[in-house]
Amino acid sequence: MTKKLNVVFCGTPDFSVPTLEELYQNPAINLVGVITMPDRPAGRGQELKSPPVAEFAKTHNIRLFQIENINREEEILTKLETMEIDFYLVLAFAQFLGSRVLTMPKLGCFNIHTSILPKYRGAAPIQYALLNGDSSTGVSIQKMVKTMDAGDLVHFDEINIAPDENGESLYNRLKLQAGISTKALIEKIQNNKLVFTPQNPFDVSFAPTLKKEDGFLNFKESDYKKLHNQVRALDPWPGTYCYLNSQRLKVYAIEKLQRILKPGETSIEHGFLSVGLSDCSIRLTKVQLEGKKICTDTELLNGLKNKGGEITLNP
RNA sequence: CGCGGGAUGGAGCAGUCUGGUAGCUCGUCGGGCUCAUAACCCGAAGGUCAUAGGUUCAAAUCCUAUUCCCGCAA
Repeated sequence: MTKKLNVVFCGTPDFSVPTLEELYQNPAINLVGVITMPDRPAGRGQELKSPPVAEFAKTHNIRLFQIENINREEEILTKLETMEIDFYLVLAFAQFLGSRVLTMPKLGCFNIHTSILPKYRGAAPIQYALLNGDSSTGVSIQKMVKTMDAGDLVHFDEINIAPDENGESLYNRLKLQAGISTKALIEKIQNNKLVFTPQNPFDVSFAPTLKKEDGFLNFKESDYKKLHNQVRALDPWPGTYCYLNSQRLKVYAIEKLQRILKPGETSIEHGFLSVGLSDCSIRLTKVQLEGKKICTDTELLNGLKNKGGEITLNP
């Protein structure tokens, strides 16, 4: 039995939890600490909420540090430096690591990224893979350097994307895959089979953070393929929307129609809320008006009939 | 105490301001018309108006408290 590896985990949301769990129960790992963001007001009512990673650590009595900026915590850094850490594992942490942290562990800091690097460096690789209609993506593990997501690859696993898969599904599959890949990484380290492969600078592409406005559906200027990818990629976050008269209407599902509408033209015939795209027309099959529940377009129109008046999308 | 919307027959909504025993668009069931239909016509069933108090001759409607749902923002 070789010596256990001392590991520190950095992560924040639910996405990080399966990986943390793998570290926690892997017999080769001595999980010496978990670093995460402080509790934050969240949701309606702005109640203080702990990050899922913090919850896991508390439940399993793992040493937990909840800090705003790891690089400024002199006390904690000094403490960690005395702990003979083999490596840090970072997944969805929402903080940058400075050089003091990067050079602290023996093997360095590893980051799990949810695309096959060097493709889609940045915060939203899952959504970008779907937006671009890719047929596969994956999980990469890189040895972190100061430049974001630019370190040498030490491991990756590829997974296929179904043609109609949405963001939520892919997110959940990659969440589990991250844990599996972590296990593989640990085996490589134990067997001394770690290989560092530099990223090809010519293949680099970026997946910058998405904004709410990226979910706006511009019917007039989009073709079906683009709109379909947009709807599934941004489901459930940040979500796609358009305007019904002056109210925001979230769009959860669309369906291609045979009938012809001019680009941007709205139709409410047969209980279908439909609109023309640049190359065909679609029906908005699952929608949600602000403050209302999710419902079908037919249900929405049934209610709107009482109120009278014109119905126009993106007027 | 971050801002705001909502809870009314199976579904989506109107009615609440200006109290007076409930309505619209659908769905369901029965019947009719049609070669046929996402079409049309006739009829029927189905609601203690979120919950608990209060005001009143009378409350979906006014007052108080509670529960649940949702949009925005983070």
